[in-house]
Amino acid sequence: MTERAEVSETAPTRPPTIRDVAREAGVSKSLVSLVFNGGENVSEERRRRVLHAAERLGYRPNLVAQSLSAGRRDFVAILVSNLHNPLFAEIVGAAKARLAEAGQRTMIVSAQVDDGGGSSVLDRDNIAVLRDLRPSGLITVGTIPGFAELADLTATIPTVVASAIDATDDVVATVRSDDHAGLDLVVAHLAEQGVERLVFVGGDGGTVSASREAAFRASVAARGFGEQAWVERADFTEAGARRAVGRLLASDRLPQAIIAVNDLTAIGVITALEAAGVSVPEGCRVAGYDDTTLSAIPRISLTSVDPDNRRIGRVAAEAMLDASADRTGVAGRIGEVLIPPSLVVRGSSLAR
Amino acid sequence: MTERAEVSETAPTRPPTIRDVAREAGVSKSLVSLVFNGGENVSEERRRRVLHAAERLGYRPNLVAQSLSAGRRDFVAILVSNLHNPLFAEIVGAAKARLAEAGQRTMIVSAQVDDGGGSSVLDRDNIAVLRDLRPSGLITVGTIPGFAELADLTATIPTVVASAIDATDDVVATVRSDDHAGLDLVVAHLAEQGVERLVFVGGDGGTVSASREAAFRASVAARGFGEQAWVERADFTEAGARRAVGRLLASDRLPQAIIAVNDLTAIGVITALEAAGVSVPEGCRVAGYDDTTLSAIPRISLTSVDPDNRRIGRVAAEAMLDASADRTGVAGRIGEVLIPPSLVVRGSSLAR
DNA sequence: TTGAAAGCGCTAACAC
DNA sequence: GTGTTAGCGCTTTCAA
Repeated sequence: MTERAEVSETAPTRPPTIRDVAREAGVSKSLVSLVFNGGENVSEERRRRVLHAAERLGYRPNLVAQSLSAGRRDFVAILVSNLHNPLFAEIVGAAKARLAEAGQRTMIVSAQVDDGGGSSVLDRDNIAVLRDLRPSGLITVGTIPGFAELADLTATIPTVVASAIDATDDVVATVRSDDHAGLDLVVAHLAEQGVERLVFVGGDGGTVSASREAAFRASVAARGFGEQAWVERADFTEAGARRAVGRLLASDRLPQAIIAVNDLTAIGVITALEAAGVSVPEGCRVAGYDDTTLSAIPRISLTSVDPDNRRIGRVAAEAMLDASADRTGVAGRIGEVLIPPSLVVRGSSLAR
Repeated sequence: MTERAEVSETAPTRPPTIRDVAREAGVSKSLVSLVFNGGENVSEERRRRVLHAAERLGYRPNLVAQSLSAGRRDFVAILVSNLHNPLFAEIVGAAKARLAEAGQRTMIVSAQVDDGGGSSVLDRDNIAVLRDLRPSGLITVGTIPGFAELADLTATIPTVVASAIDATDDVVATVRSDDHAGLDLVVAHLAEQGVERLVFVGGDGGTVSASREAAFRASVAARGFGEQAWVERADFTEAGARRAVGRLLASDRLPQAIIAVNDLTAIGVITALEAAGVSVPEGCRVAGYDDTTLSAIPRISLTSVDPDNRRIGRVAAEAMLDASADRTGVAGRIGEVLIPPSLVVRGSSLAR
């Protein structure tokens, strides 16, 4: 209750506003605004005065006020699907770096959180704030559960989807790994190793998984595997992988190699195989997808497809930049950009 | 340039404002505001009218405007140090869930990004927006490089630090793993296994690392290891771990067990040992800290200290809640809250 | 070139 | 109980 009548010391007063700067510089608010927005028609002298005043006061424009006033602000929002997957961190980093090069501000927010239990749900709070902040563009990274709920955003600003297939009609571009190329790389590698019976574990749990399954089928068909290649359904979890392997073991139809939908699933496959006494790669070869840091650990040494995440991030950023530059109204729909992956061969697929 | 003179179809008009709702409901702006902020003194009938109008129009309060107008908004910001570490995702999830239980909104933003290369830097854009959004509280998760730069935030709103020791004077509470208890758990376990020569790998690269080193020293001193226990400096990276092990091997002073500052370092230790022909655990036992998902992978099977991250997150949230409730001005400085860890024993520390 | 004034969507006194 | 009136910090016509 005790009002401090006098500012006793260097009291933490509230940050200086544009008005403070105007007063200090002896000009009007609008001139200050002009200076800070790169206005051309400002005399050198006044510009100097304003800049000095701002410096002295430690003034920084309030982004929230800007956003409210201008109706939109010049920054692109990067929405990461979840914090668990280090894969996405790479993409985000690369995208942000590329945008920064072009002088674009960014804001990174997460789209999902654990719901206290284990599973993830859309973080509506975050999305709401983001919407109200009126970013000038949106890049989503990874599959986002309630993508449709972003409709008011995607409909009004250029949107680029990275490393997912969430795209609705108004998405400017989707940048993702070329799953067909990736799976063909693995299949070819295994075929070269003399593998003739081949299984894909995955396919459930999302569009990416489905896409990789289709890619697998196409590749083995093209290479004439026929009945000797099939799919054992599983989601992205380790448990799913274990069940799939369990089915293979039970039916006595163990293939010579298993390709998993991603690295985590691959680990599950290896674990299940070894628990059943089948050693990897001797008893059965295994390969994954994503080339996460996991696979490089010597004890794991997992052959995996490297999607080139940094490039995905960079290209997504560039698509964003293009779309923003293209102020013709009809932002050019770039469509899908498939980034060519490469294969990283490690112990899990090589016969000793 | 062609201005669409007439709204052709269900054109994506701009979102309804409080004014639209007021008009639709036939009341004033302020009444609408009152209704949406749980005002008591509103007649049932008007409240209904307002709510219905809002519903019809699809009105949602603009958080940015709220924030600007009210001077602060009722949400706590959760600042995650980096997206790479899944560990932090657990803490964030738990904190958010606890806050949600208490009816607190949250906003999760990342504090760092890759700078295009590999290393992380403070994401100033994100911090700036956050500051301007005027959150009612701040929870930081993990060590944040330029923590000092958050001064204007930490000075004005209650701040809780989770899983780090960044604390400046104005931090309300620091919630982290009890490193002393954790390391003593490992040391005790190894001693029980008959280990007499013991090394700690870590100590460089941050306050947490230093704290764990001190904890190790205290534990081995208390247990009378004397000259038989020492520290081999290394940072958090795998490479650092390899160098440390290299020194041990070169000096021919290989201990019977190595405790690493965290799981990643432990993996580096295992890799280096096995590359040199020393098998784990037979030739040398190894243990880590953090109990990340890595350690549970059977091929790794790393004994590790589980810091109970979900509890860290929950307690941090509760400290925040307490601090916010405590509107006496002098927010009670809770100080440090140490969460008791537990030991998860796996193959890497057990003689076969 | 510069300034005055209106307003972005909302909250918060203060009246009625 | 409910409406009126000022702003929050900034951008943006529109005049001067």
